[in-house]
Amino acid sequence: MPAPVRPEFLPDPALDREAMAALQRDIAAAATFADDLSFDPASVSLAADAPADAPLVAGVDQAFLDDRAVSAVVVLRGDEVVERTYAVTELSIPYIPGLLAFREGGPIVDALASLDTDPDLYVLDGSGRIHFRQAGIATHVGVLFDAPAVGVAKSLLCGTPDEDVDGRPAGWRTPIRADGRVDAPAGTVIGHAFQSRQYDGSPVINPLYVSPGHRVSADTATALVAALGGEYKLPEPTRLADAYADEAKRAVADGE
DNA sequence: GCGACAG
DNA sequence: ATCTTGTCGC
Repeated sequence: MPAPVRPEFLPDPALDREAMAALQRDIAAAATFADDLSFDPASVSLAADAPADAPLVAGVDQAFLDDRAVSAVVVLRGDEVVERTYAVTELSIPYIPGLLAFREGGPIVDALASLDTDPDLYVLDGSGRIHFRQAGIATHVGVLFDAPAVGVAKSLLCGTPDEDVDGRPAGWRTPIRADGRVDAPAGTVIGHAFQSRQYDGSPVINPLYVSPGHRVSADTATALVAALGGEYKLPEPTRLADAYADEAKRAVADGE
């Protein structure tokens, strides 16, 4: 059901790197890194008693099989899985830091097109504004569909944390600011390092790197990820999509 | 030229 | 991302 609202921003893997970077600058210019939501972010939760009109949150993640991507989407309303789908798509370009959306964007568009529902919020595995040109995959997808989107990455692509991020307690967060590698005034807050989980002693858990994709501020993006956190490091939408992508990948694999 | 680099 | 056994601990 969701279809691109700005087809000119479809991630064409055939573009050369300069054209890809240029498109990303246009996407960043079209992105809104402030709250512009049709719902109250405080109404987003994993509550078991979510009202029937609570926001639909979609988690998106990919698994890989040879040169194909298995892109999975899990849609939640409160703690209920309303729908989940996946698409298998041929990959045409390798992973290149900064150009991830041109490798995985097509597969994601395919998977979203197969949904019956129309999510109010997208949570993507990867960065949003924490990107050299402020146009990571969460921003790319958010602007393409003109929908609220948040990026959740497990490692930092660029930018500088205000404080040392090691060994922090659950709930801790610190701003990530633009540095020389980011196309934004130095010091601009482009996201947060957010410690979603932490156990006592070892395995020391690293923080998540949360950033606005589109139509959300850095503060709201992190608040949403905190509200969508369950018993694990990753927020539920993304964790479930990750598991579903693996499941679908297995099904596809031992079906040929 | 050197370094840094989501998934 | 992916290739992979056992192992430590709640």
